[in-house]
Amino acid sequence: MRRDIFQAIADPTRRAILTLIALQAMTPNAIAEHFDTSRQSISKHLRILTECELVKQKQQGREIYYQLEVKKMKELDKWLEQFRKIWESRFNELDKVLNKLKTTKK
Amino acid sequence: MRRDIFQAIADPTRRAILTLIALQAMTPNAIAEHFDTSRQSISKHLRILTECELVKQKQQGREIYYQLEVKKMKELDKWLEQFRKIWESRFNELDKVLNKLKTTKK
DNA sequence: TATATGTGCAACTATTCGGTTTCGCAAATT
DNA sequence: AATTTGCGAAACCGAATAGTTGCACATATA
Repeated sequence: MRRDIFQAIADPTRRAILTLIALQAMTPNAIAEHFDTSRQSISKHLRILTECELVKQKQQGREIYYQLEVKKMKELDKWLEQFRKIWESRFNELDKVLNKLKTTKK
Repeated sequence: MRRDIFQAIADPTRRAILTLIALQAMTPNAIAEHFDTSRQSISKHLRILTECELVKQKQQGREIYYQLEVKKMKELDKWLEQFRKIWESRFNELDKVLNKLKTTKK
């Protein structure tokens, strides 16, 4: 059972859950109300998100609040960094071209 | 057949391919040499990456060079932005606490 | 204590996914 | 012209995935 953030965010429902609870923690039932699927399937998604630590639980009586774990999101950001370097350098290339055009105009 | 960047980068082999060709375009055969799998399976991965435009082809005789399409990577960055806002604001919260501690010390 | 509520878990199913094998085709090489 | 090389596409297979249904269990509420 592969369980990493990349596989976790591959599912559109899970991405929507993450967005939903980003600003405030919510219970499974409350989350399920926002979707056209059963509470159990949401529960399954939450388990997957919990397993890869994108989300953490906070028990409160018999209710369980799920909240975003931003820390793990940073891993995704970290992976993106290698490509960000590239698109930034390509932007610089464009910058050079523009500068060249400017100086040629003079 | 769902085919978006999130599903595309969910597979570790595809992520490795992206990293591999990030700096220079490569042919399927050259790419396959870096992996413990058949050329055909790499070809399949490349098709998926091409379909969601994370990669583009450049025919050169009978060889096809695959190169990274940075533009699509930015979509991922864009999706991350909503969470980046959160972790930046939480960092600021921590900042406030640290400042408070500092002033209390005095 | 009996019932309702909030939740997770296991079993089952249809679908998707990643890999292999086989094939076809066009461009290079002999 | 015959062969080799580089490649994609289709058929097939086992494993994984997302969903449903049914159940168990603990915490609230009557």
